[in-house]
Amino acid sequence: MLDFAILGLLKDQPRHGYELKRALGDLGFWQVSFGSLYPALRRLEKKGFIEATAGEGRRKAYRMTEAGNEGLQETLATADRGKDSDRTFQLRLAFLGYLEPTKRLAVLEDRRLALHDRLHGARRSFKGARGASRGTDRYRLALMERRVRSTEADIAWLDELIAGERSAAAGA
Amino acid sequence: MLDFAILGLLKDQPRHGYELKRALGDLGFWQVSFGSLYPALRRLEKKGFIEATAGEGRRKAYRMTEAGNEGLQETLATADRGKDSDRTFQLRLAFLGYLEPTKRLAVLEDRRLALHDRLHGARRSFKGARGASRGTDRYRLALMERRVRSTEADIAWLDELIAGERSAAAGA
DNA sequence: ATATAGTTATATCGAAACGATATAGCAAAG
DNA sequence: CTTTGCTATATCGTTTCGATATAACTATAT
Repeated sequence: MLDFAILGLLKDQPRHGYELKRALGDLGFWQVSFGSLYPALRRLEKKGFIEATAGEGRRKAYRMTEAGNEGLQETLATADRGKDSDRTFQLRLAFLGYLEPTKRLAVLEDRRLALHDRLHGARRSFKGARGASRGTDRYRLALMERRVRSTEADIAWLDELIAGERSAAAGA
Repeated sequence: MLDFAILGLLKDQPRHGYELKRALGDLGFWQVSFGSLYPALRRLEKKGFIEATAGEGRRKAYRMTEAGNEGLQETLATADRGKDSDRTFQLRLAFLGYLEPTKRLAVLEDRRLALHDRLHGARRSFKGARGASRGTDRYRLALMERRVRSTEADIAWLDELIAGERSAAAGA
């Protein structure tokens, strides 16, 4: 997962470790620690997906290799999109521009299905808890309601994205 | 964090491992794995916060001890509420009913402040990216917009909860 | 001039969490 | 009667986390 993120960020340009951490944080949904980042860089180096080159001062600039690009493409295209975690989906979306345009819509629609499943589950447990005689604690009830609402909002947001994707596909 | 969750769930009633996993999942925002759960139970046993008793068949029912209850109270009351992660806040909220009523409002208001900070950050980067000449990729832009919207929605939801808390406090 | 504090940067450590999987009892379905 | 599926405890290897060490450079203050 982190490996995927690093490859995505190195696709455009070489970056050094600290910069990768910042760029990942700037995506908004994940603050990686160095304790995750540096081991991940070692892993990717060992697989031959990235290589370190000398940068300014003691910086090491990491560049993606051709093998790395293939790895990124493969992860983007395959990898059980239906059961992406929220974070994995966000990551996938951040790099969706690197995926062939014709394959992008399927990713969004897989996500839509998964969110629908979640919505049904969330509604069921919310209604169940609200109806129970010996009532659920009001804070837990609030949590359940939040889950329903935020899933609905996510689906609405995703629908806008899907609409945009369709018109982009029609335009091309 | 997981320790906190387990203690919270054992406050009401003893439960065995599998049941704890299910109960945690039922809260809606966290699917714990056995690889996390069982080591956590060992930790809590070693600290004397819980104790295993024989249940039906080969089940072990874990019961919270008095020390465990004190530990739970302490975590509920203190622990740098301002920088709770999303998940930690949800957990804290799920067990907020176990905290003294007079201290509950402060937890919610700390959270409100944190969400406001997040909102400002999210708005700034969204506007910055939308305004940039060499425009950000449309998918990343969508992610930023989602972050703004969902933070706004969270604040609105939290405000309802705070209003409810105030009227509950007034009623008592 | 030269301490002092802050920022950038790489790195490592121990603890915690994750995901997959092994094992086994027990109940219902075929 | 046996295979399938659910409940249940447990462990293994890998990844991630959070805190911290180290060091160089940069700006500010005394």
